Amino acid sequence: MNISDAAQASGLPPKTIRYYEDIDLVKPDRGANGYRDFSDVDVHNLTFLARSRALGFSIDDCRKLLALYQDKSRASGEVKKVAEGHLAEIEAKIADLTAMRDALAHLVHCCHGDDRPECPILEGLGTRRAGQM
Amino acid sequence: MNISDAAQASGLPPKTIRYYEDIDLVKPDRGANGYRDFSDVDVHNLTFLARSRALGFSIDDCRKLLALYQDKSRASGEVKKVAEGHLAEIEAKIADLTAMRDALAHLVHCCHGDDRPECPILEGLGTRRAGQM
DNA sequence: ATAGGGCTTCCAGTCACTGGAAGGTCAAGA
DNA sequence: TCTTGACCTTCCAGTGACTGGAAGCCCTAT
Repeated sequence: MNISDAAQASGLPPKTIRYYEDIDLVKPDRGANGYRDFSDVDVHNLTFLARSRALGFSIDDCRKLLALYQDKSRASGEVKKVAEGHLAEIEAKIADLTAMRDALAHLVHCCHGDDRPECPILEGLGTRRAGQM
Repeated sequence: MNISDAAQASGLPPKTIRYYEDIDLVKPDRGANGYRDFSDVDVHNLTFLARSRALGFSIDDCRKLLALYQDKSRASGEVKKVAEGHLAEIEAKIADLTAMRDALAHLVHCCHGDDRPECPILEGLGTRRAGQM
């Protein structure tokens, strides 16, 4: 299977697949013409990677997860540890963004947004307060 | 004022302040010895930048906001437009992360996480389903 | 005089791609 | 058979917003 078919099947762009080969996440065969030749297993692994990335796992985590995926004698506790760590990061990011959103929404709410120069948003940015930041 | 004092006062690391000068966000004077010499206005602008960044505005947005901040005849509508655009981005990011969290939390919840190899997390990543992704 | 800390510049690295250039390969149609 | 256009290849550079580190100048205190 050529790269564009593998891309189609996995949902990853060809560029990304080449990059993943570059960093040794996948190792497709090569045809006599030098073209990459993806097996079903390769495509399956790419799909696994696509989904892991879609859940926000770092490439490093993906590497670990893929190794665990291929190790039929893994301990599921290992997997859960990686996933829980990532889950905590996501929760933290959501908390950060929510605080940002609240502060910003407050500023936006206070600004009438017309042709006059008075602007609580700029005042808030220039003089503290307006939430905790 | 030397750079480390400006850093102290603004809350930005010296490296970041140099970077901001590099990309023309601030233009501190120079002393005879070549050292940067930050005026109160410079420090004030750096503080403005630190707060804008803390609210997640991109450097590009910060540049616009800083220009509006310095333009005493701006229309507050301009500012509000930038802020609302950014607010929408934050909301979108929160929505993405929340969907990720829910899908991942579901997988984590299903995994007993012990020494056995059976792992719903890996199965979920390998075979679709498990939320929508 | 020297030791230390702070200042300067410049280069490289981060993360995970992404765009683009230059060139080889393949299948279909004239 | 030739050509066209869509593939494929590699390699290099750029993204955003810093950050680390090296090499070297400057200032103050002892």
